[in-house]
Amino acid sequence: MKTAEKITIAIADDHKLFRSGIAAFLKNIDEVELIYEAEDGKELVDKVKMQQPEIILMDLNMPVMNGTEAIRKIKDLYPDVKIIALTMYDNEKMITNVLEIGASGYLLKDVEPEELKNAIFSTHETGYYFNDFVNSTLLKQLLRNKKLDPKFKKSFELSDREIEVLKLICKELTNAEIAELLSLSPRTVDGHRQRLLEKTGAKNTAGLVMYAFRKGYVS
Amino acid sequence: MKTAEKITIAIADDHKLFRSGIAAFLKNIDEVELIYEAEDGKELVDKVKMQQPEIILMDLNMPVMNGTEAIRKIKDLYPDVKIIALTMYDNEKMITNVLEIGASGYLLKDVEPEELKNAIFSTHETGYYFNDFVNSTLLKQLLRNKKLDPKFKKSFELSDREIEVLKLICKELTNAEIAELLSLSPRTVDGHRQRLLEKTGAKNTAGLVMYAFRKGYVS
DNA sequence: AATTAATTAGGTGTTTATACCTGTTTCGAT
DNA sequence: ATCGAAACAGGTATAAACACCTAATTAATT
Repeated sequence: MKTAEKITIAIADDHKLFRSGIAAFLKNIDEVELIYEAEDGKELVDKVKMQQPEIILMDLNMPVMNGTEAIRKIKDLYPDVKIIALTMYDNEKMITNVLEIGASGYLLKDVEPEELKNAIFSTHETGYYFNDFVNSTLLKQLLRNKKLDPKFKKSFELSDREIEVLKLICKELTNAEIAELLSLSPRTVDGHRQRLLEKTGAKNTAGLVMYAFRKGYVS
Repeated sequence: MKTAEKITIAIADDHKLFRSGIAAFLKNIDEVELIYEAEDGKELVDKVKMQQPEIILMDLNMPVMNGTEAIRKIKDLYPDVKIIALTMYDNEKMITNVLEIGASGYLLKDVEPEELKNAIFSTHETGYYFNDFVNSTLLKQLLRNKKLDPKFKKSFELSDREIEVLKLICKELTNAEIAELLSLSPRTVDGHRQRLLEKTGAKNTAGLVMYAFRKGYVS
């Protein structure tokens, strides 16, 4: 029997203890091998450039470079690397967003270890892993949008500028203050804010901040 | 050599993998023994009633009963049980609040394992553990309040009603909607909102939601 | 008995956010 | 070359939030 057939895995999470929790669990699974860990998206991307694992377990809320950005970058460079997203929150838009940009699965951090194991094997064999809760979310989206086109629907994806404005809103700045900071007209910021409300489905500022938090734009 | 002298420890955290990360780490320390884990505050309180550990490692953000409530309850029933708070966020008010209600230490979840070990031993021997970052926070508070009276200062503690209103604000309700829901005058809700802004130091709704998030009132 | 804090609620006014409308420019994709 | 999306920006209007004021009632504390 060869040992060379092990599934190579990398972890990206800014919490060392959480990483070691996963590491300890993976050590008990003969078929997999943890090849490295990373503390943030940037470190992960650097390491992936050196060596590509087959599967990445990626926290979505990280400093320096958050999970979604890291997924984009890695899938762009190495489309074959499978990525399983890990997050604290079961946000509907986040699920579709992350899957759309190329993640193979979406798990909550309070996942049962056994399910994590299933997710790894399923992703390795079939290329994806959708649990019931992700399936039901996708179904909901499907029913809502009728057509969920080939590349999914990405009307809810925030632009860079919108994200920038959103972050400043979370920092308690008013439109006028944001406008000055970014050298824009207050009317423009207002426009960005309108689109943020539309895209996120939030009703007001409170909703925007909640969204930003769950998305990991702020922490 | 006896093994009976081990420091008994309990963990409360809703993330199984994070718990097992800590558990794996504790296993490597001869002087401590993990006697049980809990998924939320309620489960922890129930278990503590059966058997009291010497030290509890407590996540502050948990469903069912959050960490601060659990600390209150446990310190009320068993003042000798030492509690080290674990959290994702380094919120100033949260630190003073948690220490005030009886926690022995405050650590961020991205703590180095070595520091966690120090915290456990220090707490066991001296009754508390303050790292630099907590110390500087307390110092700031001290300078700000001049007198940090025996029971600390609790002017920033939110009342039950205020917390109730805060949660509804996070649910994107307007003052008018909150008023109707709670059968109050919109003016009253406005008053609560004002005091929330004062106590939390937030400048606007966005700040209130951020505060609620970091405090663990919403997730 | 007196003080304090919490909860309730009113008045008044300003600032900010939200909801519509309109338009231009730029850029990349079909 | 046309299309659509993103960023930009103006107008106008209403709704909501924010600021600062006062004050009655109740419960708990000293």
